[in-house]
Amino acid sequence: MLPARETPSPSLDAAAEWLSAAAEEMWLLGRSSTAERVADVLRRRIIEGDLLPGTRLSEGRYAEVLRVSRNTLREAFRLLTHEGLLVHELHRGVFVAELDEADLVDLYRLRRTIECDVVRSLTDLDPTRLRPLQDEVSAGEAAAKRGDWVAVGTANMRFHRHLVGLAGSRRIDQVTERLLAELRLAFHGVTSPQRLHEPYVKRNRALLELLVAGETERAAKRLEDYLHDSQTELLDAVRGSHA
Amino acid sequence: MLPARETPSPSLDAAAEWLSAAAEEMWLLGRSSTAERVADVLRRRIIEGDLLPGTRLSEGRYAEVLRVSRNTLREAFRLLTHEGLLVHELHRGVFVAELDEADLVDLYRLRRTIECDVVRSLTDLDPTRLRPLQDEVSAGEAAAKRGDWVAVGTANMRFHRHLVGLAGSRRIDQVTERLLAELRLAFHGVTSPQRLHEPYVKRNRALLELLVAGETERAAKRLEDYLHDSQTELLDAVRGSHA
DNA sequence: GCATATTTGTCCGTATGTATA
DNA sequence: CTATACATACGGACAAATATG
Repeated sequence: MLPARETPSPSLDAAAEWLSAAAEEMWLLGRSSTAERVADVLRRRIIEGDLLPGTRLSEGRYAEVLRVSRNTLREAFRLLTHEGLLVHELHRGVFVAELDEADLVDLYRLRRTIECDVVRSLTDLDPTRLRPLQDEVSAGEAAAKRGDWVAVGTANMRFHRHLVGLAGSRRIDQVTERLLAELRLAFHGVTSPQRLHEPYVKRNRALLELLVAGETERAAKRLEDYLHDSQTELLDAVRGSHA
Repeated sequence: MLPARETPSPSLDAAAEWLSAAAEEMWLLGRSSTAERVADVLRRRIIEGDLLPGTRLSEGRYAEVLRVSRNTLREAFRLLTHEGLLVHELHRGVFVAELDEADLVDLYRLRRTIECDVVRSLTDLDPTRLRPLQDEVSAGEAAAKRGDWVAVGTANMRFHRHLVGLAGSRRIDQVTERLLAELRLAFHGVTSPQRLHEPYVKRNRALLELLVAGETERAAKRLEDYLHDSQTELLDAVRGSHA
């Protein structure tokens, strides 16, 4: 994990806009604790790229804009830190996490392990349960047709989330959720989302057809290659955007 | 996850003893934040069985005994809740987690996925790196010889931790750490730790020898059976202790 | 290298809402 | 149903560490 040295933060002022909106949204929704709701708001904004990696989140300012006490905000920070979306540096504050190449390799390593194993376990699967996957593949194809590559990326994410969901394991879902959230961190700042996401519209469709046919072993092998390719292309993309 | 209805808590008063000891230990050690240190102390005590599943942890009392503010304690609670060792019920407080049978099945599912995949990946392994595994196997054998079954269980845990550590993946280590901590929760209250742990002294040795011989595929298969057996025996054990 | 301003880390007191005897 | 206990959340305070000039 990179140390997050400086604060780019042109976004801090820009952030104030959606934050005040989010602050109201927060109070309307939700029956959970305030800290959880604050964490939800921040998580979404980080995932959607409103808060870029490396940005520092000042306790004072954010407590003020979100209209919660610093203590409550700190609890939310802890949650997100534990999820890997924020990094906490003692006496310096919290920053949106920046993933280096080693992180990406590590992340894909665990992702391959889990996703491929889930696919291999899908023998005797009720085809009805593939419905959500069908929908996401279609959504991805539609988004690609209109050139909305961010939407393609989102559909792709959701495809994989539903895929591992077929295992019916709470802990696997949780770990995957975290991995995908971290992954989105790496997507922001990539110059060409098209190059990154477009190839996988077709590959998701192919994977899905293997699952429909019940060819779990071939699907698993295919998925392994898929994820290897995805990793190398993402590494290329982030290398490109740094240069 | 079971809802943790009542508070057995004969341990709350008994807890006060080691807690005050832990409070001092806490201030001596550590350069991290207070919340982290509090979490460390509580985590260890939960894992070592001083705080049994279902026990309620009162904010007021624990803040007093550990001599930290309730805010700091709450931050520690959030961390442990996120790790699955505590469960948080809104407006009721936090309790040491109780795992039901579905949790154990779920837990072993992910555990098999990760450990077997790590073993399969250990081709071209420098045999030197198996040294820590050797040590834990020996420690387990020694503990078995003197009938210390808790120590056998501990050595067993450490064996598996070192095993997945060979993958060199931070995220895999983290997930495994969490899984093993949750697993220990289930061990407490089992009537016969011997029946639970003894069989795996030999099986760890056998597994290790396959790894030394570089037979990763056979080792992975063997480990899969191993973990299946471990799961069923643990389920039997907890069923036995509930009846 | 030093002095100052800012921010984090931690604690306390308190008010409100929720659950339980 | 009332009363009590407790969790939740807030705001203010101060020390300690860090960043800034």
